[in-house]
Amino acid sequence: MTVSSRRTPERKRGRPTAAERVQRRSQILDAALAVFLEHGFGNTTIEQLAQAARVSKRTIYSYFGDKAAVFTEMVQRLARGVSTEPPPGDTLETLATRIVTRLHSAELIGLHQLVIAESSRFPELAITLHSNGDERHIARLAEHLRTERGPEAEQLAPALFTLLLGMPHRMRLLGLLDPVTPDAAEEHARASLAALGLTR
Amino acid sequence: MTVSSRRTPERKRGRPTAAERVQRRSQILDAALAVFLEHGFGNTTIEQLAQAARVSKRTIYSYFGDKAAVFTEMVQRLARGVSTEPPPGDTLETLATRIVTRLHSAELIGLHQLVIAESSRFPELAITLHSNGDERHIARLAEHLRTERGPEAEQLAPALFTLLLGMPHRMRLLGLLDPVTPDAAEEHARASLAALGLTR
DNA sequence: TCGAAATGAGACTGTCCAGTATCATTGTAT
DNA sequence: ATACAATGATACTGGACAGTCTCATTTCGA
Repeated sequence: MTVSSRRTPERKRGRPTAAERVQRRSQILDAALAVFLEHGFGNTTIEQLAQAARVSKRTIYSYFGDKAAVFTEMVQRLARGVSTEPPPGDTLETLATRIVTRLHSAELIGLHQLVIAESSRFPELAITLHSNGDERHIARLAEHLRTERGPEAEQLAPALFTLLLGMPHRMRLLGLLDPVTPDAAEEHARASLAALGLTR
Repeated sequence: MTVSSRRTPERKRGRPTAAERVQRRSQILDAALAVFLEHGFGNTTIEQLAQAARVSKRTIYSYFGDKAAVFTEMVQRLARGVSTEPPPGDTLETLATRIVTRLHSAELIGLHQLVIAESSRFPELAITLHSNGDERHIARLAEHLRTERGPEAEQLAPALFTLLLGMPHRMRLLGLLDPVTPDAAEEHARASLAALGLTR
């Protein structure tokens, strides 16, 4: 009975290797994403972040300084990753469908909820999210519209983007809807294009 | 120097008249709206609510029980009031303009930010807001579309509503935009109708 | 007139938590 | 081999705040 009562599987102690250190920051941010999405910024404690990342409070403070810094870095990393996927060779229709799917994903909806909730405390995050997300999506739509539907169609890009969000997105922000299925996303994209008279 | 050092103008003490009691609940909710809009639910203290309503903590507890109850009552009262204004005799264009103006107002944007932020803790508020707000607006748009643009146009109501929100609404939720001017609202409404081919 | 209702003022309690400090421990880097 | 960097575990501190309680005050209502 000397060694029996181990509660939690203890975390590795001591100085980590250089490789481990590199990995660590991102490991903490990954965990932070999950926890913040579940509890929101205000209701998340550093201790929760530490446990989720299998790391001690101390390490989080030494890497990030405070809770706000973890949050901003987490959001900014995710926002940057929003549009890293270059379009392979897709048409306006498939691009539209991908945008619908992406923007209704649990991850992006949660991210928006977080940033909206904290927009007065962290205004720069809202800017980052908008520049790296919406604006790039609209720019891509504009390009496809121009090349596939003619130069006049380009100006419809913001309206098309808005329609791709649509009521489902609004309801998802309010927590009133589950993620859309791929089929529904494709159907919604088609209907949006049709509403603007953009069908071939 | 006996009576000199009054800090805050003291609130009236003692048992209130019947009339005062009636007025009191609504007075507290009015104050709560302002404070919650400014600080959010989590960062608002009961003491702040009390001071804003010129009432003591004790009174708030005796009227509402706890902070969450103040919040839910405040939101529900406001949501109910969202669509109390019956349309006088207006056209699709003026209805659309009014919707744009209303939905971009500081009050409704703030309310949405609050409800989105707290949607997991208070899911019923999201439902209330959606039913009393969006759904009624869409229903009215549908009616005008049917009578003014023909029966086929009715199905465009959700798309039209979405366009009336548009990017400006999204940006306002993120705190990236100031309220729209009346002129801009009218212009935006016109453009939305045009995009769907709904101009006469 | 007078008891009791309703309140203001504010002290008090218990809890939660951010952030810091301490000490032991592990392993890196040299 | 060994100094020390980085960490885990955990205790601690200070502040904030929800909710309760006490006591004095005012005024209602009978």
